Amino acid sequence: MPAKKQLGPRAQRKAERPGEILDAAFELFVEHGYLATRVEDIAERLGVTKGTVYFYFDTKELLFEETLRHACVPFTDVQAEVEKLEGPYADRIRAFVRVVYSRICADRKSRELLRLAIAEGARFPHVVDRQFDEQILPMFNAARDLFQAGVDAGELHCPALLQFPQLAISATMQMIVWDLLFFDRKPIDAEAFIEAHLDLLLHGALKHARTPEPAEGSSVS
Amino acid sequence: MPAKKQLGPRAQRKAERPGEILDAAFELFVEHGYLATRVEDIAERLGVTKGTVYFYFDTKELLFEETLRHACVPFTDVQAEVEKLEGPYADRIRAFVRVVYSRICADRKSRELLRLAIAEGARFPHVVDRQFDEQILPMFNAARDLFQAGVDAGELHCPALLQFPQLAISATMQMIVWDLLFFDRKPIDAEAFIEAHLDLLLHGALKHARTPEPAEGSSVS
Amino acid sequence: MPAKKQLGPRAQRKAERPGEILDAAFELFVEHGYLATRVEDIAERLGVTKGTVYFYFDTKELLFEETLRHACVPFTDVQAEVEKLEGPYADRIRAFVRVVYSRICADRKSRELLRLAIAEGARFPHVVDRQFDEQILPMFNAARDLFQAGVDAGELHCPALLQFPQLAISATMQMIVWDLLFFDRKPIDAEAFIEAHLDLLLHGALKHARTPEPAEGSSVS
Amino acid sequence: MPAKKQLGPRAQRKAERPGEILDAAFELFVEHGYLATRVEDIAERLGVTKGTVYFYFDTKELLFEETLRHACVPFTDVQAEVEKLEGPYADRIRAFVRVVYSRICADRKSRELLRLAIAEGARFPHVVDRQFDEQILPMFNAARDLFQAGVDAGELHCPALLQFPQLAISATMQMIVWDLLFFDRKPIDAEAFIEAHLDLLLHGALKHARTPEPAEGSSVS
DNA sequence: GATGAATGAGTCTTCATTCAT
DNA sequence: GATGAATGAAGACTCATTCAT
Repeated sequence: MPAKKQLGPRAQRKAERPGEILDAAFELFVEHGYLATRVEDIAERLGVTKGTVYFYFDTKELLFEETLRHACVPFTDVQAEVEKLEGPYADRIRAFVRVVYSRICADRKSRELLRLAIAEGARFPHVVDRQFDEQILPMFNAARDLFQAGVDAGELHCPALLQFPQLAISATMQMIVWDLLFFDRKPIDAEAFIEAHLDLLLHGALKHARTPEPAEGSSVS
Repeated sequence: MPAKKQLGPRAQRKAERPGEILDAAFELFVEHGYLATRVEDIAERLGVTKGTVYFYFDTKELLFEETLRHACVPFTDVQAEVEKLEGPYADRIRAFVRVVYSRICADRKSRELLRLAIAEGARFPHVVDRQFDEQILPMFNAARDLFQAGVDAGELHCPALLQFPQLAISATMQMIVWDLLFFDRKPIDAEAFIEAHLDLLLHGALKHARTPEPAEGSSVS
Repeated sequence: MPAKKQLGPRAQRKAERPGEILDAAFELFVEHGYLATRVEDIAERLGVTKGTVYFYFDTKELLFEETLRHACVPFTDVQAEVEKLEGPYADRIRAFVRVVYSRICADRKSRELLRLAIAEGARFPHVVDRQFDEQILPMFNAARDLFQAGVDAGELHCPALLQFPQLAISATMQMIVWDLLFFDRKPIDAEAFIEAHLDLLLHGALKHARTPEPAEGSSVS
Repeated sequence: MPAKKQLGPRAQRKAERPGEILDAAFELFVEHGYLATRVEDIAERLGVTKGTVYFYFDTKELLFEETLRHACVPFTDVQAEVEKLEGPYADRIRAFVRVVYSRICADRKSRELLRLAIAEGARFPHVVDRQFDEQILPMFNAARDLFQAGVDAGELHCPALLQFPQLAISATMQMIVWDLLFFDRKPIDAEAFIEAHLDLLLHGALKHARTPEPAEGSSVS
């Protein structure tokens, strides 16, 4: 960690501006959508004028694309975390789903990003596709590997999940759609929702089902 | 139904116009969003001019709200269908989920409606809320009643579904989000997806689990 | 000449608008140039608003091109007039030059058009070239034919004019350049200027020089 | 001339900067016109930034005026050359026209300057007028003196040229207009054009017409 | 009922100009 | 001297809305 080059206040400002603009743009694009957000509004939120925004980004469209890029939280570590999981596969799956939930659904920025992708994605398909290839697909593949390992270990029986690993996080998506539609007018207890989903998910995915019958944190001797 | 023909061709035309306009508006609002759709485009699709649209709808905003209202397929019969279900509860749940799927996900109009609700809902919350109260909530309540009946009959054990009946259709939602994001650039076999979801859902929802182990159409002796 | 279809005042207005706009645009483009003329100024001169101008012309650039096209006085009749000339070729040449002068130089609109072509032509080369092919070149060819006929008739000896027929109207061009540069700050007697040019031109173009015969105020003994 | 080197490299730079800026500005103003040329483009061509240009010139408008002034090639020596001419007046006129041609028409900078004066002169009339008074008028007066001397010597008969000495260079002007309009899309052999002009000019300007004596490729049996 | 010419507020974008560093 | 981030006035263009015909 060598100290950052000692920047003058001017240079420092310049280095920080683009990020500041993208943050402000993200908020407003998320809140009002692409078309309904004025470049001037974005500038205003920073206390600068439109000219400044255009100094850093040539067009509103480019600004939007950069905004999406900037808002992406790298999911690469999700993969890493999945691979580090240990213990019974039921617990690994719980851990996986909770990680995804905390990344996509609980993290305001990611949630809003998805909102934006759904609302404006038709206008910028290449941005959505890039995001898919770099973030979503690897995550699903990591999930599939996890499920396969569970099957191989004799702990899981889940052809459905091997075919569609994304089903493991369907509740997360549903949670977000709910949020997109009703915002905070029809609140849901998100934690409880995810746990309920896990309950349903696991007792279908486990090969050795709940014969003696416990639930929530189920374990087999 | 022959009553319709009582009207002269002129009067008939007049009676049909609003519906025609709303259909055309729906297509365009869905395709481009609220702001990017011009009133003139809507008129053009019908072969009339702006003035005609404004004759029937005072403002673009009102036209949009009417469009959403008009596009709503009444779900009341979903309730009715659920109540008519008979046989093992596993099958009833399958039937319920398939009905919802065919109504919301397979029906293009409903799917697009959801797209529109997500993309523009923030601009028209009251329209979304009305739709929720009149369509979504009753459907969920019907689902909850179904699950409760299954529990009472000793066939189901699913506190999760009683708490969040919408989990039964999480895959349907996920399917739509997928479609909204990737349109037809990353196609999925929707039927297989729903069946996979049902497989997971049921084997977690059934009180008498798969002890001896069958899957897919599982049955106990 | 069947009477023009009886147009309502509305339709009549619509039919006249484009021409009115082009006239106003011509004045302003000529006066201030392409870039310095605002679309709103053009509208204002007509007592309408910019929206009206854009109703008839999609962009400022198209409006400019149409303006040039609209301002073009067809030169085709110059050709016709040249072909009808009779009498000694000296007189025919005088007549030709005077016609060109009256068309290009004395006619305010044509003069301004040339001004515009010089000032903004680099921005719209295709417009200039079209004008050249359709107007200028035929006129020069007609001139060359006239000179050739004079040579054949034994009245002219002018290889220079056969090679460069445009030399016959060089003074007209010079007059316009003068006007472009100094407008009315350094006025010139245009009629006298053209006559002086003709004096020089002819006594070089005539095969039988001025030995016996004097012309235009020049005399020998 | 060695005095220049007394300055340090820094000071020298400073002394040269204004001229460099004006040269760069000239190129760009000529190519794109006043309004379409950005101050930043001018700076960029020099490898400096806007601020530097503004250090030397307070406004774009002043920069433009200085650019015109700086681009003016002093015509004073044209006068001097004219006065040094000897021999038959026909030859003196040829020499005069050729000098003017080489100065105004063949010299790229002067030609472009005229283009600029025509295109933008209306915006800066005082600059054009100054140029006229200091450069054009003296040149024309020198020409008139030459023609008068020829008349006095009994070699010329040209009231037209005495009244409008500029007619002697009308072809030069026409050549430039041609270039302004068609650039290099309709090329002309400039040398041949000027010679043709001289042929016409002289055989009208010469008191003793071409009866006995032929010139420039013209011959009578 | 339908038309479509006209309006004008609103938005993106450019660029001459300033000034702290 | 030079830099270049920031300003803000200005201009092209759009489109919801009106209303005379």
